Amino acid sequence: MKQQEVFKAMADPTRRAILKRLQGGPLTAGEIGEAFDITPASLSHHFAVLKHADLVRTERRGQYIVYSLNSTVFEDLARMLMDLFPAKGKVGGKL
Amino acid sequence: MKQQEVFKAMADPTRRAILKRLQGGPLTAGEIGEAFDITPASLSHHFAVLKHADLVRTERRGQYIVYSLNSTVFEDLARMLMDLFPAKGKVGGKL
DNA sequence: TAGATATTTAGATATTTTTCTAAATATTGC
DNA sequence: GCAATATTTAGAAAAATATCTAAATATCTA
Repeated sequence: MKQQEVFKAMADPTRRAILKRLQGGPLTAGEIGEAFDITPASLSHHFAVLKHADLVRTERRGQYIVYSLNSTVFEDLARMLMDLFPAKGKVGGKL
Repeated sequence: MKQQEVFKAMADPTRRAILKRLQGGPLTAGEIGEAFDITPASLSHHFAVLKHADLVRTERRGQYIVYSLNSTVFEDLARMLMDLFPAKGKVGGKL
C-alpha cells in the first residue's frame, strides 16, 4: 500500500467528500460532480489522485465512467493508524 | 475535532515520522530533531502543525520543550475513518 | 458518419506548503 | 547580568497542489 499516496489523497476536503458520496454505492463521474462547484476537469484531477492511492476503482460503462470505493484499503488504513499510534490497551485485535 | 487539520498534518512524511518517534514516550524538540536532516526552524513548523491538529501536546521543562503524543485523538481518527468508509460487516464495535 | 454527451489531458495561473536564514525569546548556570 | 543552549517567529525562496480554459478522446444515437 502506498501510504504517502493515501494520506495525501485524504488531505483534501473535496476528495474526502467524493469518498463520502460513494458510500451509497457506485456513481458516474458526472453524478459525483453534481455535488461540487468545480469544473469537470478539476474533478477529474481529484479522481486521478484517489485512483492513484487505490481508494477508488473505475469501470467504463458505455459513455460513462463509474467510480466505486475500494473498501479493502479501509483495513490497510486502520492498520496504518495502529502503526502510527501506541497500542493503548489492545484495541487492535482482529481488525 | 478539526478533521481538516488532522488529515493535513498526517499528509506529510516528516510529520508522520515525528509521531512515530514519539511512540516510545515524550521527547524534547531537540531529541526528535536528531533523526531528521532538517533545520530546527523547519522542525518547529512541523511541530506547530501537529500541535494545531491536536496530535501532540507540549510542556516546557526548563530550557527544553517536551513533546508527547495525544493518544485521545487516535480514537477520533478511527471514528473519522469509520465515517468515511462503509460499515462492511460491523468492524467498528467498541473502538 | 456527424453531432451530442461524458470524461480526460495539456498547459497556464494562483494558492499553499516546505524549507531556509536570520533574528527573537526563554531558560540555565556562572 | 552575561554567555550559552534550546526553541520559536519572521520573512523570503522553491516546490507542490488546486483550479481553470481549451482541446482531445470515447461512446452513443440519429
